[in-house]
Amino acid sequence: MPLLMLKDLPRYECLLEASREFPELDPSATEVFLNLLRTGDEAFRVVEAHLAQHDITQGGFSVLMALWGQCQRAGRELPLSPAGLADRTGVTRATMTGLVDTLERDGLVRRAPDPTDRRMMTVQLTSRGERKLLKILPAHFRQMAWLMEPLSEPERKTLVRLLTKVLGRAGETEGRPAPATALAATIGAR
Amino acid sequence: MPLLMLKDLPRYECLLEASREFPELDPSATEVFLNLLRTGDEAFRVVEAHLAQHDITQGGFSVLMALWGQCQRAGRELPLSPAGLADRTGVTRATMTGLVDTLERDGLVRRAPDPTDRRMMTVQLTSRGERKLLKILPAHFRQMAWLMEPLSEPERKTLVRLLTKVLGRAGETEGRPAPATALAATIGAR
DNA sequence: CAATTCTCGTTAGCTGCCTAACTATTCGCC
DNA sequence: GGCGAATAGTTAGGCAGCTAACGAGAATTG
Repeated sequence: MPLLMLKDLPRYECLLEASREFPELDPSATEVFLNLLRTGDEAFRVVEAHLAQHDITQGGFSVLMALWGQCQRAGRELPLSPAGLADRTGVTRATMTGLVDTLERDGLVRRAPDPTDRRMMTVQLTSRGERKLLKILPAHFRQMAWLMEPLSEPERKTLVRLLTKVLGRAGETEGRPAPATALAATIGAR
Repeated sequence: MPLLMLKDLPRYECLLEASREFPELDPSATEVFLNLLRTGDEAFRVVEAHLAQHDITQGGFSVLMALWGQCQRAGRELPLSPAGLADRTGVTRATMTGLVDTLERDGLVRRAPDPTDRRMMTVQLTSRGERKLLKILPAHFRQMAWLMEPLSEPERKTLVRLLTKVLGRAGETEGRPAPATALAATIGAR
């Protein structure tokens, strides 16, 4: 998530001071938020850099993983539709078209028309794609393990628990704070 | 961070099972990693959606914040160079050129040549930019507070502490796991 | 059955982000 | 003082993400 976030996170005292000017500013909440985005971004960059060594992007890697997970689960060679891939990876279908284009160009994936529904396509991992994935995965796993090494096992459990709380809140569509303007509120009500 | 990550995080048992096939896979580390990226992404999307209501992107917002923070700290109207902005926001200078282009087009920021060094430019918040920022900030702060509401004050401290540990590890350039191929290792050694 | 409606995949056009190369200017050093 | 090295900003080209609009095909429904 190449997200533009302040690189040097503000110290807590600064947040505290700013909260005097802005009563809406919750210093501890802001601190957590900034740390969360910053850390997520940095972790992302670490694996992104590794994947780049194999000439593959995070997006492409996710598609390969989704396809491969599908294989593993259902015997063998079960292809997926672009729409299914988009849902699983949390990206729009238009974006998935581009990703599959790139992967197909590189020979890691194959497109074929669905025999039963002529609107649909199927996307399938090629053997080249599977080989590439198997070459990447060990180091990828090592990287994640290395990244989390500073955390003890109980700390990991705690971290997951707290993150899950935030994730649950982020997923709520109801009860969000007011979107600031009456116009936005009207439009935003979908 | 529009990052393509699996939307439905794998259950722990699946990770455990996969670790039998891949000894490098550390289930708890992987679980933390996936949760971190997913939660960071979701939190990012929440504020991004809010900023979009004000016709501004996360990138543009970060630039305005950096400029405004500069104002606050140093009396008044202290401009910053594009390079300084790039450093503060963790983006390349080429990217900053584009961001400032957009902000200048929208009249939120003004470029002027530096009088002492003709290579340099200065970027300054316009009054329109400052007004816009002040209009956005209250709801922005409310949003962060709302997002973190499920966490108690001690939980927030804990979360920040654990995230900081991971962030520190991610920042280490030494001792990363082997990049899988000798070629990559040679190149990666910069 | 015909007409509407829905779904799937793609295209077009925008933004943000990157790297690499380029220009202009300043700095360091002999 | 003049020449090479370093630095500031931009440009060019690429990828990934988005929305909106489209055409082809399937499903629903009168």
